[in-house]
Amino acid sequence: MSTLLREHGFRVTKGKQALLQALHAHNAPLSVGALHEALGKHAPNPTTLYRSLLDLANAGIVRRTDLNTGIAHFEYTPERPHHHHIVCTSCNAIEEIDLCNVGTLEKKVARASKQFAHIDTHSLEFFGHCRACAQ
Amino acid sequence: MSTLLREHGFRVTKGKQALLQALHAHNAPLSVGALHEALGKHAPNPTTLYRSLLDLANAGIVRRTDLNTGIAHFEYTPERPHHHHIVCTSCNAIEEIDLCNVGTLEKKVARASKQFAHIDTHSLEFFGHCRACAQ
DNA sequence: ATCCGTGCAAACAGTTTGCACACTC
DNA sequence: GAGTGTGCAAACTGTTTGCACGGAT
Repeated sequence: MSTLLREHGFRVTKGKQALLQALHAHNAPLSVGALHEALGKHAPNPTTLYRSLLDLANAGIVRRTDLNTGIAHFEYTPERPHHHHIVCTSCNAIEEIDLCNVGTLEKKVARASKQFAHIDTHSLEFFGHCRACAQ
Repeated sequence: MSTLLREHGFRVTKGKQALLQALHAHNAPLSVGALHEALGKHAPNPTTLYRSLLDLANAGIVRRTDLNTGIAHFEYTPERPHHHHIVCTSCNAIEEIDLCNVGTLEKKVARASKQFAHIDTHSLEFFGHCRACAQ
């Protein structure tokens, strides 16, 4: 974790280490609030969280997704293959999906587009109800 | 437009009519701010816009998408086949994509999921750079 | 010793809520 | 006339910015 930070030119601080550790452990998009809570006693100031997450996102170490909730979620990306999520529209539970065949569609779309020079990435989320909320 | 409102139990007011008209005309996800601006002189109070859009979204007449920007966007859905968008990560330009073969993937995902009872919908957005911003 | 990272306070933007009035039915 | 829709003001939440201090290199 520390080498990862160094490789990207970040200083190795307790805050960023703990933050990455927590994101890595949770293994799903986490809102800033939830992340702050998860860090508990050693949590950095929310301000610092936002700043760190922004930097880490620019470095490509974490990925931002809003999941159509209006609030930012972040997930740890290294060692993780490209994947997507199902979100429960009642309780906001999130499950990971390890399959993605959008790659070919992405190429097709890039070719069909008139206004766009190239496509860098995509986000695909499914929305439904988890078993607990389904009844 | 007025019959559409009536069908869903809404009263036919100038505000909602203008709002739907504008969304229909623009034909792409519009932020509340942009929508308010587009309505110009006759724009309802922003508060009313939020309330109306929420109601219309619950009725299925408009659809909310955040496009990972952190702010709510809405688009007019009747008469429009299911579709997706490409967003320019520099200037936020939006282009529509009329092809979507995610349906089969959605079924596959629903079957593979352990925690989820059913999937209602999905959102798929591509991110890249438009020709203007590419250089 | 240098300079990035952090904390605190305050500002900000988007969104929501309460209440009184206006307009649709 | 009854009751939903709207405007205005104020509250709220998530997020950003400024500045001074502390810690990593």
